[in-house]
Parts: sequence; structure tokens; C-alpha cells
Amino acid sequence: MEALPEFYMRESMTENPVNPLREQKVTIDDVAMLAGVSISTVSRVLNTSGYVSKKTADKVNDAIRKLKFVPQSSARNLASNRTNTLGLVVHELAAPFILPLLRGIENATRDSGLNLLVGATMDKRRLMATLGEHNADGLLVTAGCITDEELLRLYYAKFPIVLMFRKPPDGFDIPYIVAENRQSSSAMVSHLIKDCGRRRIAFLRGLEADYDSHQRELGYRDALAEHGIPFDESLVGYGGFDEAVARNTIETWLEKDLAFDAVFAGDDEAAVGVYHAAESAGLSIPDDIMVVGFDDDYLARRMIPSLTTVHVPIEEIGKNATCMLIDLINGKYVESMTLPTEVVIRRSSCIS
Amino acid sequence: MEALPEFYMRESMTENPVNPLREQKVTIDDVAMLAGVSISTVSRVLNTSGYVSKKTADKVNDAIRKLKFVPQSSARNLASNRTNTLGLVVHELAAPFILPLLRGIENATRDSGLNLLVGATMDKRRLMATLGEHNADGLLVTAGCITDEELLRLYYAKFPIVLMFRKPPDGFDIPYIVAENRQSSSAMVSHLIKDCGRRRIAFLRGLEADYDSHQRELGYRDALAEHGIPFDESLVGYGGFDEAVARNTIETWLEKDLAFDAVFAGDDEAAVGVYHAAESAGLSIPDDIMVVGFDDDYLARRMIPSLTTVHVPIEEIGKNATCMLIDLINGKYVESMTLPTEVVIRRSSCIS
DNA sequence: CAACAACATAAAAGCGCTTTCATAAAATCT
DNA sequence: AGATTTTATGAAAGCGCTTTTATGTTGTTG
Repeated sequence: MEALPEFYMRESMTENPVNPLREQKVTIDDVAMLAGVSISTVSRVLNTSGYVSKKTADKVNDAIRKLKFVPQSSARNLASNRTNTLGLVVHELAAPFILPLLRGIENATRDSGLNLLVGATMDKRRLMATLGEHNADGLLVTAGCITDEELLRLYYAKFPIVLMFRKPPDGFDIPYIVAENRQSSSAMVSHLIKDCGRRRIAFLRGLEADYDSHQRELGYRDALAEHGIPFDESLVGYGGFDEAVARNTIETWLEKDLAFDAVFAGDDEAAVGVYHAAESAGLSIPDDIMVVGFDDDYLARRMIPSLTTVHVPIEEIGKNATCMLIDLINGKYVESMTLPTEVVIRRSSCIS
Repeated sequence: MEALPEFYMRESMTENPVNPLREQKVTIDDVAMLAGVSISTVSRVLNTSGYVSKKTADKVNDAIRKLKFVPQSSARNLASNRTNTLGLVVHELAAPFILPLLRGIENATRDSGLNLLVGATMDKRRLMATLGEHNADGLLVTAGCITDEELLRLYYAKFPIVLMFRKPPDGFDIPYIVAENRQSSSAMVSHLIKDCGRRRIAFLRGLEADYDSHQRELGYRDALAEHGIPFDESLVGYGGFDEAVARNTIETWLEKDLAFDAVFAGDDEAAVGVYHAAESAGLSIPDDIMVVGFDDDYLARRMIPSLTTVHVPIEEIGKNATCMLIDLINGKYVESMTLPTEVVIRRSSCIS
């Protein structure tokens, strides 16, 4: 058989039916009894559905308060066929941009009275059993954590999904929310060219398949073209949106005396890698090389010198994605969106 | 009445019963039918409980696979009176130490086949309705996000809780897991004194009530005492475990020419604040002042110069706390623990 | 003041599982 | 072989809610 979570196999489970000591439960029946009404009426006031007279509602609410009644979600979910839960699927709980994202999502779910279930993709089978169709009303999915195949399976099953930082495969109208990348990348690189007089600007890619990375590269090329600077393949390297990787790339370049006077690092993480490579080579930022990133994450403001980057409203993205998902769940039409971003100039590209 | 989450008030909810289009559900009955057994038997193989012959189990598992059956947790929860869900209560989804913590917790819950519900405290009533007694089997609680009062209410209700980075009020044996603070703080400060020859070492406190902060201060004093350096109140300031606050404190000190040659910043966040204050005053780290932090968070390795700090096994704490909570839920005896930490010497306290 | 709508409540039927409880077959022991 | 015990399965009773249906009770209209 499909291996069951070991949890279920614990003997203690059958021997020791959970928390025998837990306080006695207050149920809807208790409330109904105290208020002198039927449980249907209690349910109606709980859900503000159907007709309830003011007087009765008051009685019921009094009883609820007196008994400290909290409806049990499992019963509610079972009866109403909704879980009141949103699932968040992320690739890894490591990158710092996850935090504001989580914050945005958590706020929005809380405001809607929904629960947030978090899952990181490692074991896909298990993840889907946990967050999948029966145990969440919808899913928020970030880039790189679910294959197109799995995504389409859910799509065909009409399961509500909103993508973040990622667009669906061509031809499928799965709602998504992404940040504007190309234009702001171009603006960023133009800044280096126009304002800072740089000409040999390197670019560090993320993963091939990554939507963001690709858009940023297009923006980079746009800016070069616009200012009549020929695109030079040797100035493009792999940064992997990762500090260590980026650092390694730059160090290799420096060793073989590749000439460049600025680096557009793909994202802030990678930019930090560039900082370290520069530092160990004794190069000064921004004087010897300028460095710019993308995301405006936790690090950008904290690094010394502070990092010029593109501000991405990540918390906003989380919030909006959540609202979109809620609408989707409620059967409303949802429009995908691209949120604007903004170049933030800091010290790492400062002409002194 | 108690304000209901606005979600419930949406008209769409009654009008449009969630996802009318969702694929038809596969239930335990379907599995039973296909396998030619009763649902009790299916349930037994799902839970590996009771007696089931190998042959029957195989038939059932085949059917489960064929139908892609996933048991619906709400039904399961309702029937079995457990939610299979752990709640995580954090104060704010902002501090970087949350990420490794979340990672540790998520891994452990996943390994146990449990779900993880995340809640940030903002609206306590709502939080407890969401994560509280009926909707999670237990709670993981970090420092500063629940009042002692609320904590004790749950304690008296025998609701399983594990505290992280925090000890329970005196006399209550609520299991906790904390990191060793005092000894390593002392070791850290001793390092500055012995290895680096510093004598005027400042300390930046966190919040008064914070357990960690208090312990770290004790360690700081221990080290001073040990090396015969008198404690100087003027060298202790408020850092708030926050970059901006710490920066401000240091800048104020520098303006009034307070003399110090090293700062023990309370935590890494605050240390970054010190970096910025030093930088804007034109002071070099570590030559003019050395800076050390605590936590070894995301920033420590990334700052330039890299930050000497105390490594706290945060992911480990998350993992262990989760295991403790699971044991607790299963009625086992759980022992609180203090995890060891370790001084990590990096460039910010480097004698050049 | 009938006749009909709008409002208010209760009874009852599930939701999809787990968990007794009852029963039967197979294995083990006198 | 008969008496137990162990193993194996199914029937049925809920878990605590929501929701449909039925039944009043008001209020309103012609």
C-alpha cells in the first residue's frame, strides 16, 4: 500500500485516544439549549444566513459568549463541503522573499476568516494529499514548485489555483500574478548607462525556466539596444538567484580579467554574492564596479553600501493573490495581473 | 454578536455553493465498492488499525490507487476527533529567524503526516478561534505572541502547547525549548576581551521582558566579571533586536563621544544597525570597533565584513519543538530542553 | 377579512469518515 | 472433537455541524 504517514502507525494512537483530559467540548447543541432554540437557528446566526429575528439572534449570541462556543471546523467543513482553508505551496522555505509574501498572504487569509496551510514541496505525493483538492479550497502556487503536468491536472479538475511569480503554460487561463520585470530591468540598466556612465554591464541569470529571470534579461537587452551598446554574451553569466553561485561566477570572471564596470545581478541574493566577490578581490563598490539587484528584499537596505535594486511589492503580491483566490473559489471571474515595480537607487550605484 | 469574519457574509456564499464545477468526489464508499468490501475495512487499511488480511488490504489499496482516492480530512477529523493539524503562532512574519524555524517545523510536520496552520498574532480573538482548541491538536508558540494569561487558559484547558524561545511562567510545567544564551554570550564577550583585547564593550538589549535578551545580558556581565572589568551602565543601550533602533542608539553614543571599542549587539539584526552607524561615522569594522551579534541569522554570513555571532540552531529548534508537541498530543511525557549554541568567529571581530 | 407574501423557527437528513459492536471463520489449545 | 482464542469482516451508530424541507406566524394587499 501507499506508505502511510508514520503518525498513523503509532500505537499510542489507538491506545490513547488523543487528549483524554481535554476540557469537555461545547457544541452547537449546548448553545441551542441554553438559548432555547434549535440548532438550525444557531447555525443560521453563526453564518448570518436565512432569517433570524434580532431578539433570537441576541439570545443565541449571548449563549455563544457565555459558553465560549467556538464552532468546530471539521464538522463545519464536512457539512458545508468547504474547508475554509487555503493552501500555500512554496518550493523552499529559504529565500528571504518568502517572508513578506507570507505576511501578505497571512493577512489576507486572516481578514477573510480563512486558514492558511503551508507546505513546501519536497515530497509531492504527500504534499498534494495534504493540500490538494479535498483539504483546501484553493491553492497559491509559487514559481518552481509544481510541474506543469501537476498544474494541469488540477486545472482540469477545476481546482482553484492562483500562480505567483509565474505564468501558466500557453493557452491555459490559470490566474496568475507577477511583477513587472522587463521594463524596470531596462530602466535599471539604463540608469547604469545614463546616470552612471557605465558601458560594460554584466548580467547574472537565474534558472533558464524562470519567468522572472527571462524577463529581466530581456529588459537588460532592451536597455543596451536603446543606448546602442552591443550585447556581449561573455558578460552574461549564471547567478542562479543565489549568493554563492553568483559570487563564484564573478570570482571566475575577475580571475580571468574579464572587464566590466557594473553588474546587474538578477536578484538581490545574487547581488550580495557580487559584493563578496568584489570585496575579496579588493574592488570597491560602487567606485570600481557598481552592483544592482532586483527584488528589494530584506538584504538590499541592509548591505553596505546599500543596494540599488528594483522594488517588488511582494507583500502586495501575496495579498492580491489571496484575494484573487478567494474570488475564484467563490466562482467570480478573476483577472490576472502584473504589478508595477520601481527602481530604487541606493549607494551601490552612487556616482561619488 | 461577535463580529463574524466577513467571509461568511458574502452573498456569493449562499448563492454560489463553492466550486459547483469541481470534479466529482471519490469517497470511501467508492473504494469499498470497487474493492468489494465494506467501508469499515477500507477505513481499517487506511489507518492500519484492527485486523485486515493481506489479501483484502491489497485489493483495497488497488482500488485506492485506481480511483486516486484521498480521504477527506474534515470527515476524518470529525469522526476521529483530532484535526491532524498543528498550529504555529508567531508574533510577526518579519524577522529573518522565522524562516529556518518554519523550515524545521514544516519538515517535521510533513514527516508526521500532519498539517501546519500558520497564524500571526494581530487579532488575538480571531487567532484563537482559528488555531485554538477545536481546530488544531496542539500549538507551537514563539516568544512575545501570547500573553501569560491566554497561555494559562490553554494550559488549564489541557491544550497541548510547546513554547519556543520562551519559558513558561514560574510553576507551570508547559514544555518549552530554548537556546542556550548565557554561556555563549559570556564566551562571545570573553572572546572580545581575551582574543581581541577589547575592554570597553557595549551591549544592546532587546525588550525587557524577553527571555533571550535577559540571558544574554547576564552572560555579558559574567564575562566582564570574569575578566575583572567593571560593569558600566553607560555602555548598555536599547537595541530592541532591531536594526533601526540599534543604529540610532549607536549614533547617539557616537555623537556624544562615548568611548567603546566593541559592541555586543544582542542579536544580528541589531548588529547590522551598528554596522550602519559605524559606516556613517566613518568608523571601520573591526579596526575601530568590533561588532558581534547573536543568532547567526540570514544576515550574519552575508554582511561585509561577515559577522561574528553565536550560532543558534533555529531549524533544529523548530524540528524538536514539533516532535515534542506531537509526543505531547499523544499523551507522552515531554521534557523541555535547552539547545546548545556556538560562537562563530568571523571577520567583524578579526584581529588584523 | 380572506389570500398571499415575507419572515421565523424547528425537524430531519445528511456530509464522509472512524469506531464500536456483532458475527463468523480460522487457528490454537485441551 | 469440543472449547477457546485469534483473526477477519460488515452493520450501524455517531462526530458536530449545514442545509433542505416543513410548518408556523406575522404582516400586507385587494
